[in-house]
Amino acid sequence: MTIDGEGAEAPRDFETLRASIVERRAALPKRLAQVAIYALDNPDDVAFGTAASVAQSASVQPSTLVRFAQSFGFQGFSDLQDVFRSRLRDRVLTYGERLSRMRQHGLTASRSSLVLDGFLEAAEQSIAGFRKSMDPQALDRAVDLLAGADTIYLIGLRRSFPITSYMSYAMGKLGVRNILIDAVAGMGAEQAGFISARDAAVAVSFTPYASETVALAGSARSRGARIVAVTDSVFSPIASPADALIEVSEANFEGFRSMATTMAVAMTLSVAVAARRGEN
Amino acid sequence: MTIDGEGAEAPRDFETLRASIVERRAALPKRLAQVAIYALDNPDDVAFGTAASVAQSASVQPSTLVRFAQSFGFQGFSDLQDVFRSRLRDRVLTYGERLSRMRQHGLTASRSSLVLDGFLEAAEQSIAGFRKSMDPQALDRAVDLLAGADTIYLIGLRRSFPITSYMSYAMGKLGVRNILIDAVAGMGAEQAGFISARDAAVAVSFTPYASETVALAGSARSRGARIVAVTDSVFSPIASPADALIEVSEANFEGFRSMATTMAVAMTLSVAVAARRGEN
DNA sequence: TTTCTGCTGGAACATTTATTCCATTCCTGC
DNA sequence: GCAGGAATGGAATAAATGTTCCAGCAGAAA
Repeated sequence: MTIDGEGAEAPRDFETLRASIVERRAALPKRLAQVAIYALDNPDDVAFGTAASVAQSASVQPSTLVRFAQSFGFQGFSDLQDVFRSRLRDRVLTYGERLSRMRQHGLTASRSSLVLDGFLEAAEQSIAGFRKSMDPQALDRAVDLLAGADTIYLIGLRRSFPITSYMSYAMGKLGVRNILIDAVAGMGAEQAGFISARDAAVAVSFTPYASETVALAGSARSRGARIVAVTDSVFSPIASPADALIEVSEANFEGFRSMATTMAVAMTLSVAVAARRGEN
Repeated sequence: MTIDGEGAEAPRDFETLRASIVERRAALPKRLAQVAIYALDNPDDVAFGTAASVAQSASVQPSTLVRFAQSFGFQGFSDLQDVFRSRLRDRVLTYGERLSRMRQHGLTASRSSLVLDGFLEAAEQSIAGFRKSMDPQALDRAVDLLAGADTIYLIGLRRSFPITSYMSYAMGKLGVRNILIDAVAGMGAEQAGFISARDAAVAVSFTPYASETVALAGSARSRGARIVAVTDSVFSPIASPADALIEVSEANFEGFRSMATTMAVAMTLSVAVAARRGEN
C-alpha cells in the first residue's frame, strides 16, 4: 500500500498549515505547487469560494484542488477550506486543535496549560475585538449619567456577579456611594426597593440573561432611575430600557466566556465616574 | 405583481443591514426576530455556515431563514449571506484604515475612553507577561491536588472576591463540589469550620493581603487541607503554607490592578479540575 | 527509443444545498 | 367565540457542489 502525501494528520489551524505548505512547496508537482502559491496569496478567496471558483482562479481543475488537499492530509477540499475559514473567523482554537498543533511542533504540554492558553487567548481576542467595536460615545454617556447620580445600584447576578462585586469594591475605595444587589436570602427586590429617580443603576447581564437581573433593571427603570446596561447584544432584554448601552462581546473557550473586557469596562466605569465627580 | 416584504432594495453593506435589522426587529414576527438576534450576535457563523447549519444554531427552519432574507429585500439566504461575507472581507482589507482611525480617535478621545484604553492595555500586558513567566508544573500540581479533593473551599475576600465568586459559579456549573467563603455576617471562620484533611482550598490574595484571607488559609492548612495559593509574590503570606503556588503579577493602571490574568487562571482551574475528574 | 511511474484533465456521480410550496398552527380583530 | 389572515414547520424539488474515477499524457530511468 502507498502512504498518501503525508501520513501525518492534517493541520487544524492556519499558521501550521501555512508553514507546512511553504515547507513542502518545492517538492510538489507542478499543478499542486500552482495551487499552493494561489492559496497562500489569496487565502480569502479560498475561504469563501467554491471548489469550482477557486479552481478557475488558480487555473487548475477542481480535482487538482482535492488532490492538493489530500496530499496535506485533509479528506477533501472542504476539509482544507475549513482551516482557511477559521483564519478569518479568528476564533479561539479549540482544545483538540491546540493539542494537534502542539504535536506538530513537537512540543508536549500538560493539558492544564493548554486550557490556560485557551483562556489567555480568548482574553486577548476579546480585548482586541472590543478595541475595534466599542462606542466611545456610549461610554461617555454612561459615565456622565453615573457621575450625576446620587447612589449607584449595581445589578448583576450569577456569571455577572464577579463584575458587580468588583465595581462595588472599587467604587467603595473611590468614595462613590453604591449598593451592590447580591440577592442574598432572596432579598434582591427589597435591596432595590429604595432606588429613586435621583439614582442610577448599572445592569450587567449576558446570555442567557438571568431573569432576576432583567426584572430588577426594569423595576429600577420604572422608578425613574437611569440605567447603564453592560451586555452582549443590542437585543438583550436589558438593552432597550437602558439610557446608555455598552456592548461587550467576549470570546469564549470551550464554552466559557472570557471576562477580561467586561472587567476592564467595570474598572473604567468606576474610575471614570470618580474622576468626573472630582472635577466638579 | 406584489411587492415583496420591503419594497426597498436590499442593503449591500453590512452596517446598513445591521441598522435596518435593529430598526425593524420589534415589528418582526417571532421566528424572524429570533433570526435577527442570532444573525447580529453571530455574524461570523452566518457568513460561513450553510442554511441548514445556521438554521439549526438559531433554532429555526431553513425556510425561515429564506423568509427572513426576503423580508429584507434579498432574493434568498445566499444573497443575504454575501453581505455577511463582505463584512469579513472588508475587515481584513481595511486593517490599515483602522490604524489611522485609531490615531484620530486618540486626539479627540474623551477622558473615559482614555481610561478604558489604559485598562485594556494593562490587561494585555498582564496576559503577555504571564505567558512568559508562568510555571506549568505548578499549575498541574494545583489541578491534581484540587481534582483529588473532596470539597474545594474558595477563599478570597475584598478585591479577590470576584475571582472566587466566579470560580464558585463555574465549578457549580461543572458539578465540582465547592464552598465559597464569602464571610457574610462575619461568619468566615464558621464557614470554613468544617474543612477537613480530605478537602482542599484555593486561596486568592494580593497586596495588601487581606488578613482574614491569610487567617482562613492558615486555619485550613492546620486542619490538614491542601492549599492552592493564587497570589502576586513568593513572599506573600499565603505562599509559604501552600502546596501549589500560582504566581500572577498583574499590570496596573492608575493603581488598579488588572484582573484579566487572574480570571483566566480561575477559569482554568475550574475547567481543568472538572476535566481531570472526568477522565477517571 | 522504450517502458514505467505518477501527474493531470475532464466527465460522471452521489451528496448536499437552497429554495419553494402547502397544510397546519397561531394570532389578531371583531 | 369565531373568522380571517399571517406565520410557521416540514417535505418535496431542482440546482449546485465536492468528490471519484479513468483514460491519456509527460517525464524519468534503462
